[in-house]
Amino acid sequence: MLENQVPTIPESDESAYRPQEVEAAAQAYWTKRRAYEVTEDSDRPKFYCLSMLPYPSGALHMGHVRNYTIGDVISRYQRMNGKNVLQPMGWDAFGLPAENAAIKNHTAPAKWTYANIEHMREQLKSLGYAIDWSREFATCRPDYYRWEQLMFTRLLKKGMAYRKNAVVNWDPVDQTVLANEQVVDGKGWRSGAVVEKREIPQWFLKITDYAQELLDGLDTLPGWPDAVKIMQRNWLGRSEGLEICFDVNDDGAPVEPIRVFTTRPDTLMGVTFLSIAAEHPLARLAGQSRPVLQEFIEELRHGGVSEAELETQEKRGMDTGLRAVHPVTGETLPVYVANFVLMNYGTGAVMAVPGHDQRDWEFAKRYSLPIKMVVVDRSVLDALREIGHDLSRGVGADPMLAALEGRQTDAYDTRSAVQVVEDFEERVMQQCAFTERGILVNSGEYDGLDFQQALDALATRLEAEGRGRRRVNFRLRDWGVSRQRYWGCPIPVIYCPECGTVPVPEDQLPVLLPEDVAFSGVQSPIKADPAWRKCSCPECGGPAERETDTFDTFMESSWYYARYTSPGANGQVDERANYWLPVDQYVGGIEHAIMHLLYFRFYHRLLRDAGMVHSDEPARNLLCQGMVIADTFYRTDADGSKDWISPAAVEVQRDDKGRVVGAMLKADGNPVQLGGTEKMAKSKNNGIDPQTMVDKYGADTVRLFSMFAAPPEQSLEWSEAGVEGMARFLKRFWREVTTHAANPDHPLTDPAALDAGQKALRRQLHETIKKVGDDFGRRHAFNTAIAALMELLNALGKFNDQSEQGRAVRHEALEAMVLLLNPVVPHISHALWQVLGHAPGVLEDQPWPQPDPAALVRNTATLAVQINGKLRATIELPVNASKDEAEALARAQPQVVHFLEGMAVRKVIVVPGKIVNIVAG
RNA sequence: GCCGGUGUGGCGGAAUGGUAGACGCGGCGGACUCAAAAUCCGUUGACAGCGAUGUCGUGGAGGUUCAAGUCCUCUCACCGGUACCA
Repeated sequence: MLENQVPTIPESDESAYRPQEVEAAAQAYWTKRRAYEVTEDSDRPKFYCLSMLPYPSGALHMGHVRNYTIGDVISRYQRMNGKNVLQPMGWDAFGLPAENAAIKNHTAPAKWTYANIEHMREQLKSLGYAIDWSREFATCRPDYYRWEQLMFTRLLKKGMAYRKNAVVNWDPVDQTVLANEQVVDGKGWRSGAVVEKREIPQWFLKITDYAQELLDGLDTLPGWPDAVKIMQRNWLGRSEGLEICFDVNDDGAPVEPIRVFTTRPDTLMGVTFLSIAAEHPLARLAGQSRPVLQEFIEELRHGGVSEAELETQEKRGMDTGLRAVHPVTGETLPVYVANFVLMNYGTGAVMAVPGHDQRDWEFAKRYSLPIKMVVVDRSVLDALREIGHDLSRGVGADPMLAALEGRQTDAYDTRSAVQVVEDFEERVMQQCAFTERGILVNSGEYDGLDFQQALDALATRLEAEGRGRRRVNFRLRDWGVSRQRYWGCPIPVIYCPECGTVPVPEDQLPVLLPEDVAFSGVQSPIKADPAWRKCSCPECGGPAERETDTFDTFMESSWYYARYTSPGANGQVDERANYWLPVDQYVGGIEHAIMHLLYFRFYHRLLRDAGMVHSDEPARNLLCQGMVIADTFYRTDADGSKDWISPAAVEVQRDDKGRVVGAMLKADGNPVQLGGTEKMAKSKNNGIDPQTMVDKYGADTVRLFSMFAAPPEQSLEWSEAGVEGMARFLKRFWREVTTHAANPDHPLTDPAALDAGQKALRRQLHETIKKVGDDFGRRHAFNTAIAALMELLNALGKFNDQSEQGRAVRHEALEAMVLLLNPVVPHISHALWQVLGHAPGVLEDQPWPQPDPAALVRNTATLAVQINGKLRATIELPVNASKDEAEALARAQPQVVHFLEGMAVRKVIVVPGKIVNIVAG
């Protein structure tokens, strides 16, 4: 047997595309020239392009690559359009994962975090982003967080920060507070114990003071996606209605009244009971004397506090024994504890109108509580009028059917009107609540009123009696910023037995978080360390204790954008902030649509009201990119659990039509199961390491694929075959440019003298220039811009014209392509620009190509010819042809004549330059 | 549960009410090669037809329009968020 031949090394090709060399050279050049460091003193208009800062989780993932490539493309494009572009980078360095990693790896969270930052910075650099690294910071450093501590103490003095009790997840075994993420199916993720709700004192910022402004501000943001604005609007949840007071007695003895807020005061006469949260003070009071109720309330303490968990629970309740008095009728109403009433929303109590609220309806059915119909729709109202029912007379609290008695055997049409009323009442009593607005019935003096009239009448009455008032309510709650964790910014507050709560004086800031600690995970090292806690009161000098909670990490990510503008400032920001802000383009994941982006908008207003910035909104334009997903593969173990296999270790198998029919593990050649396409995650082992891809194909190829495979807002499916396609494109581009440059070029002297083929190519070039500019600058449709450039390269490949003019047109096209591709693949562009005979330079300082209007001129247009909306032919005619000419030519087409045989033409629609539609039958 | 989004060939996607499937991947055929890889050329929605061509086709059901992937109503599936993951 012959030995396998050693593959012959291909003769060294001087002109081959070697991404590693190209990229190293470009990056070295940029670093040496400090090409992307910027200052504010510039004549050019500024452009602040910001990508959401990464959490230093350990290694860059594809989501980062996608996010930062989008930001980089926009940054480079804007700079080529003459802007002074700032693109910064930093680290959102506090957070829960560091604590988890610390437990797992027996290291300190700080050490783990700093090591991750070092590694990830190198990875980011290998991707060649045009970042001003001189502004980099990590939020876990005292010279960053000291300023948010300062801001907090000032907010505390202004009354914008306050402390109150709030509910948390409590793990009774580990004796610790759990994040919602750490509660799985109502149980602690480590201990497995059923989680309990527990109230502890926590710090809050009064974001609700800004609720109206945050709502109104959305209308000033045309550059934000509608989906984000709608979600924020719904989250803020402004509603108008009445706050109503119900007197309450406990076995006849009066107790604290119950306040409820309702957006449907028109249904007040339909209230048949009240529901209160388990944490409501009256529920506790009632529980004290009623063991069964107390037990029920205890039971409701089981489980986590997340809204998703609470809202999907089975609706349960229990009579408290308390009795409320209806403020209008004086009727006695039972008061129930109900698990769907949230103490932290509104007043923790709701009036129940089962006839007109679906949740109340279901609750009433379950606990056999009365249902009262007090609002009817237009058809029922008409039916009532037909019967002769005089709404102004009122039907009082009597059931409506009783009021109709004796009329049911009347004439047929009256009978049917009665039927309408009966059917409606039957529906409300038996099927579901009627939740639309309508006209009041069974409401005594309010019968016949519509929603607004009823609201006005009841508001006037209740306000006069002191039992209610008109109110605007927001769903938004104040921002709880306390976390019972170690790896966060210490809350700068001291508790003194004599002076109470005292903010740490400004000259004693920052309150430092010790970094060199042993961390077991059971308790925060600063909570466990009495020495850290102990201090003297800044006011009386007596012994006092520090707050040991730390800030929510959203606190750091709410103002980092401002800090980038003012590196080294002796203050949270300085005057430079007003040069750069607001951010011109913000880029980040859609998962931040509500919380981060709302805190971000709120904090900007705090900075504004502290006089530090002069704008109202932090970012003009927002782009939310989709997730990065990949195929999953698995094998089922003997015990039935799934063993996830990395896509990199698998080869897919296809049938003869190219459909995927299976997959096998490369290592053993045996089949594996297809698990579908999912978000890249450790749990499914389907993450693709960007570094591996960069090492294998080069950063430009990875960047190009990230931008080509999907529009930025949609999810992007990683496909190594697709990546190879991008590598092929860059290789062809390289070859096209180097081959062309081997011959001396010729300037294009007279574009008008070109032949038809040359003109056609030049037109395509300038159409591409126009499209790419629009796609990059306005639409952010990077994928279609790249597709247009691929088409142009395909056309160049077929353009074999070696005449002087032909080479001149090709030269113009290749030069433009290098510049147009530069934002996406800056390294290869940097190299090819020199191949085309230019001195090395920062390509972003080259002007962005502009289309030549003369090259875009077309003489003829192709129109589609439709018959009844279906395409039957196409016609070619001069662009300035009249509608009549277009119609005549269309009707002369053989296909058209054939199809119209035996049909009468009813109408012809001509859209010049686009379509002729003949309507016939 | 509630709020928001998405759904188009074998796959990723294109089409800003006006010729559905650009571009890329995959497949098929060919060139080059002793051979393979790489590269290049051609072809590729389904069905019927030798073909010209025809019919069908954008998750499902209705509707508006001369014209609907695109607008409206309902519905299904999946994804994101749901206040302590970031």
